[in-house]
Amino acid sequence: MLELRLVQGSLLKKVLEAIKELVTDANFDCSATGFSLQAMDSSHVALVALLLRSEGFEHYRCDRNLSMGMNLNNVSKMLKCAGNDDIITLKADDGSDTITFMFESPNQDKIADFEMKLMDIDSEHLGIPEAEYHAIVKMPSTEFARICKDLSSIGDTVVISVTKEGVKFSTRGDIGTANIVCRQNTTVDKPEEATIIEMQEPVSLTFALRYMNSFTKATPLSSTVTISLSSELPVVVEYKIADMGYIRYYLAPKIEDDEDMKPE
Amino acid sequence: MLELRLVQGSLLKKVLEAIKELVTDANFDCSATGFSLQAMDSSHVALVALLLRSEGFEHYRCDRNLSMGMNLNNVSKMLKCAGNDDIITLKADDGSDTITFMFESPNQDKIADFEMKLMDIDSEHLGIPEAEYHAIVKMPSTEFARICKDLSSIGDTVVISVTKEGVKFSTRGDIGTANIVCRQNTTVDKPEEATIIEMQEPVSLTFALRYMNSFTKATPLSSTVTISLSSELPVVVEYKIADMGYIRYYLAPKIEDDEDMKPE
DNA sequence: CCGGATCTGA
DNA sequence: TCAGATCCGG
Repeated sequence: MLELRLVQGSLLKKVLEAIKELVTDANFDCSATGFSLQAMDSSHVALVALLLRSEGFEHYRCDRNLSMGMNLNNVSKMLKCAGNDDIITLKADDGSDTITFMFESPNQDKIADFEMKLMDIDSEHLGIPEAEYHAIVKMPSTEFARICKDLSSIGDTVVISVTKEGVKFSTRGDIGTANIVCRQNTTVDKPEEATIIEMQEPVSLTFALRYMNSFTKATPLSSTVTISLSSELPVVVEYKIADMGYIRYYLAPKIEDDEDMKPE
Repeated sequence: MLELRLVQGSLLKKVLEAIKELVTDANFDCSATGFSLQAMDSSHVALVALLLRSEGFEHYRCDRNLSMGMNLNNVSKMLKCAGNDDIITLKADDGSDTITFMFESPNQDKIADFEMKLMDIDSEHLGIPEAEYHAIVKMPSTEFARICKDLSSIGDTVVISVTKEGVKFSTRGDIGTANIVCRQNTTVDKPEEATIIEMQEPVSLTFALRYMNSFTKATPLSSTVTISLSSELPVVVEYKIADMGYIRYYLAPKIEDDEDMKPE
């Protein structure tokens, strides 16, 4: 028996918007710890990891570990039927091959339940080792999204270079080149507007902007984003989900770090 | 060495939106006087002339005259990467075949530079003679834009007729005819809402609405537009750019002035 | 001036 | 059906 009640239902709606562009089918894993997902994108290049801790739910009951395969587009369709301030409850009976989404309007006038068939999905749950990162950049999530969007109108890849002074996003394309430098800045009105750089050593890595732009679909979940970089390691782009957990995206750097090595 | 600093960067963004639909490639000319452009549209029917006087820039340095050929779509792409309240600086070294756009966010936290290759463009710089016009109509730019848009859903050409009483915009198409008369009106709350007609003699000329609608892309640059008409002369549609200059569009009238002579 | 929502074109 | 542009509200 599974029963998860989430008062802030809009959060689950945003989570699905943040994942579904990247992943079509995935297993949601439910345990006493929380509600989580780990999946590769359809081209097996990027990885997304979601955690919603049990403490973040108003009510959390999970009698035994469950792995529930779902088509994320279908989940998203169901969740679009929930109002932004609806309370969402997920229910599944043990051994059932369906999951039920229940939506309660704030004034309890409307109660909807949507039942969806589960599917069998080969899960390839990778252990993600905790790593030490050469540089960790924390910045406003909207600013990061804007930069990725802007750069993708010039080129296909972004070089992210971190020094003590700031973080530089660069690209190069047919029509020219672009460099955007964000300086470390902690003297802001609100903490979520700060750009903070924790750096052990300088790092410069290249990534496909296409994936970065998919990651920024999580922007509505958090006002800040954390980008963790190490040579030879996948970058981690993390959006914290208040009081509940996080959504993390992993993407391996392109080998051809050197701009001059670009073909064409 | 060229270095132009424009605090109100959004102005340059608007200028490009106002030109790029009409002109794909053009030379920007830079001299001590200012930053200017003159180009025919791609079908060589309309002419657009831009002037941004040097005094309008916060910093203006132009050591020697430069003519810089650019693809306006690419320029527009770059400028879209600037925030609306960014400070924009254009830089070019003498003899360089590139131009650099620099964008500074208001708080200086984000500094971006975009480098673009220049191109060689045959410039056909026409001297535009100052002319006396039979009629000059000044009206709110939004109203003119609305009229052109509305009429183009009925017909392909507009007849602009000016008398002392007002200006009439007429069209005719398969589904019917339309006439919009704007009366001279100076008794308004704000001067930019006035419709003012200076007329030496009545005039009635026909123009292709397709071009008129392109001209109205400059509407965000000015709250008023000035339309100068003379028989046998191209109309001038001018949008003043506050403190800096103007953007002017020239379009020859259609010969078949007479509505009844329309073919089809 | 920015963010959200809506509407429309591809 | 999705992404872009525009309009409106904070």
